[in-house]
Amino acid sequence: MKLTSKGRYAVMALVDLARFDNINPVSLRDISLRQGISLDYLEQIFSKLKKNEIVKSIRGTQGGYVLNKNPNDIKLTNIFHAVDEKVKTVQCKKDSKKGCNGKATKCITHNLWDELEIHINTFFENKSLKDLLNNNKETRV
Amino acid sequence: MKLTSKGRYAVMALVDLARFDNINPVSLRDISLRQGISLDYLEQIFSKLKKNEIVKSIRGTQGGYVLNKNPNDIKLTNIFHAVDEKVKTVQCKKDSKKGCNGKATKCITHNLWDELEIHINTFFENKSLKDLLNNNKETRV
DNA sequence: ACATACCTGACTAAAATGGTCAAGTTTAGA
DNA sequence: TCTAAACTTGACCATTTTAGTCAGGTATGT
Repeated sequence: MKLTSKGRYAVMALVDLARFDNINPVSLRDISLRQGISLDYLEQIFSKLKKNEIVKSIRGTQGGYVLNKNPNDIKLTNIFHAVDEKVKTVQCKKDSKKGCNGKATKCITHNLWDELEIHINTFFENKSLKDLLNNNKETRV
Repeated sequence: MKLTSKGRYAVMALVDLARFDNINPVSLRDISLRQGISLDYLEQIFSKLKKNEIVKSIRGTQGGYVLNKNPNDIKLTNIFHAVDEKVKTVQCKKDSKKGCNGKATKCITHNLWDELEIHINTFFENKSLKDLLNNNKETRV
């Protein structure tokens, strides 16, 4: 399973973006400064977010990024998927060749990991950007 | 977050062990062959499982490992903890110095990761070796 | 005594992580 | 029209983690 800085940064940046994009697009430079994330790294992340139509970009001076959807419609699962942050617990499925340690049958813990995957994904699917925004009203920076 | 082969192997090996240790201790060699896990790697893993009193070892010929507890009392959370498979989603807490990207305040997604951690750990705490054994009766290898 | 099996620690190739660097292209505004 | 701000793309890289291997032990049932 992977769940690393990239995923965290993506969520942090999007929360930041959701807060400030009311009128103007938000530049990565601003997000970088506010959230303490490397600008170059943010660019990589936003490139993926754009490909997955989570944000839109506006080029040129005064340009920046804008959310492409309602914060309520951006689920965490979408974000993680966009930045390749996979909640994968088993490799068994992908290539049938060496599936489950090369055995023909499912490995004995196969069902477990499937269950876990569902458990975690459920959490992500029920959590939207909107939820995070509300969650932070009281502890506003 | 980390959840890698080491954790998977540990669970697989323990399920295997739980199945076969009715009379005699089970050698790592047997587990290695049945589960397709490197013997040397298994030894590293079992060293940790032993330190955490999840298994007992019997040396010498016909030796091997035996569960140290009832399968019902061995929760997944114990296993993962034993092999250092931490479900950590934030580094913010540990060192107060560079907590949450060096800011004094909690990062805006802090609560989220806390929630997620609890969500996953709950899953692991409610799952025992016994559950996995039952789960596999029908699809016995 | 000797084969089996546990025990320990050092070592390592390959992959992932968390970036940096360089060289663009686009466009608003002076 | 010039220019600076901002997006865009792709190559590159140091460090850490992963998933082991290897080499030597030590203990013990037969």
